[in-house]
Amino acid sequence: MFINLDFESKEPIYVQLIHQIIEGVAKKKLQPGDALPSVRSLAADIGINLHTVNKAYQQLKQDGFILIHRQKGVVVHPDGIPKADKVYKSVLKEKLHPLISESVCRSVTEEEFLQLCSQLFHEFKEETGDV
Amino acid sequence: MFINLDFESKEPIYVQLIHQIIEGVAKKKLQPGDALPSVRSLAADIGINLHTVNKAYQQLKQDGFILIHRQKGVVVHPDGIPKADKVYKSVLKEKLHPLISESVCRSVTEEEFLQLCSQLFHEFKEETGDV
Amino acid sequence: MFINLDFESKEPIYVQLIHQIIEGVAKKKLQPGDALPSVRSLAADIGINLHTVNKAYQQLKQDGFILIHRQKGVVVHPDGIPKADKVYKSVLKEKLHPLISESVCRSVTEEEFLQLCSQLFHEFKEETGDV
Amino acid sequence: MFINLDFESKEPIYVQLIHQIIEGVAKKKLQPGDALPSVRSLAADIGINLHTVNKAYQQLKQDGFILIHRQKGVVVHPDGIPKADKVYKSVLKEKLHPLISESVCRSVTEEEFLQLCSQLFHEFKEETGDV
DNA sequence: GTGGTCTAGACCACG
DNA sequence: GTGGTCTAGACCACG
Repeated sequence: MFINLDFESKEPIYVQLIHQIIEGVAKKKLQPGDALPSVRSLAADIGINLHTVNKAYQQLKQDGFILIHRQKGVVVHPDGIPKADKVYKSVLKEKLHPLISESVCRSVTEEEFLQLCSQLFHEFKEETGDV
Repeated sequence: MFINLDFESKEPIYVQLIHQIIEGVAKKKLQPGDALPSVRSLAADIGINLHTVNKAYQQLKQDGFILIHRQKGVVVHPDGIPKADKVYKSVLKEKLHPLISESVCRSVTEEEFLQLCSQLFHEFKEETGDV
Repeated sequence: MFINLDFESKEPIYVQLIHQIIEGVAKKKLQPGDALPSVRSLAADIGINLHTVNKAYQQLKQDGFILIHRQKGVVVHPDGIPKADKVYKSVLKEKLHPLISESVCRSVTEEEFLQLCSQLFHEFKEETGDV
Repeated sequence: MFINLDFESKEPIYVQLIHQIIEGVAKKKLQPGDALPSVRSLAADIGINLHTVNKAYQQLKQDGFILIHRQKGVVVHPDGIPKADKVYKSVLKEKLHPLISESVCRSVTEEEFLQLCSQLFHEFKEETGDV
């Protein structure tokens, strides 16, 4: 796997794991239906606790990113990731709010901010070949 | 004050406080040099512990938003908020990354995302009359 | 641990703790990567409140002396302590200034003063075997 | 007066005042027998509390820097400042200890440190013409 | 009155 | 078990 964790970060490990896997999906390293390692093997691989992997997987399942079959194991959701709904967009807005608030204080212009976002979007497109 | 906390939220109270004060600065409800309530009075006002307020104030001081002045008490930094530097922008990028990553997965287009950001920027401009 | 606090001193306990740990590093009793006791166990050991230990640890982390690691717990920074930069030297100068100022008033000669410093340096070298 | 205070500093104002006056003596801007402003006038001059000036003066008197006559007012001690005794030197050593300790950690060499001290000494000599 | 420091005690998220 | 957060309450130095 391509998982890269920072054990010194304030961000909990399970959250980092979730982010990394979502990033894998965004970059199409992980496609719908693709298998993910079992809780046990991923934990062993990265050298973290079973609970931690499990917590990340449960959250990803909850959010519609993965399916956990008793037997087939863990797979990226075969139907694709659920499209953004109103709830997602409102949560997204809530998360963006403090970032934009502080940026305004620090004299980051709207143009700069949008360009930064745009740049991040393009990084995904490049990796997926969707340019 | 205009502080509005959500005690049910997972976001720690001191973090919410920080966000609210930064928002106040962004919306120019708080201007450079303006006085902020003392640790004690704000704590009493909101009905939280003074240590919690103190933690928020210490962080804001660290980040250059406020000064804790021997005589004047706590004030919004009279020289204005430090402009975004490389460190800030790189942290900002790190925070935006997972948001954009998940948005890509959920088929939020770049245009939609930028528009959402733009809309948030305009909310600040409207409130400050900087339109 | 080798921590030795003076509860009668005007110096806050958390500051004393910081000094003691830095001294431990200077004397190489604590080496990069070495584990430090947890907040709780150190507090219990010394017989002080865990918040006091925590305050010291947070400061030491801030200053690059220690890492608070998700898995390993608290350790002396494995990459070694950050070398003195301009900021450190200017702060050091500010701290030395009043000491030298008063010494000048009290007719301590430059030679005496330097010798005193030199002696203190040698105490560290002796303990570390770096003579 | 040449007093220069930093109200944002963590250093209490009365301590800053003490340092400034001692510095004045070290630089011979203030000579034995010279008059100092009254508590009241100095406080008014700098714009600080009477108590604060008084506290600084009491400490300076205690340390042998000044005399406080009921009628003649405040003067730099006419007999000159008491020479450093064992107590002073031991306190000085205690204050230098953590500075050197941290410097050792941060790879400041003995030579660099001594040179910094030397430089500070020379700043006093230059100002007094004692070069 | 104000911030700084310290304590005792509690709950929770994380691993 | 560990650090993070929060509370209630207390004393002190400072101004």
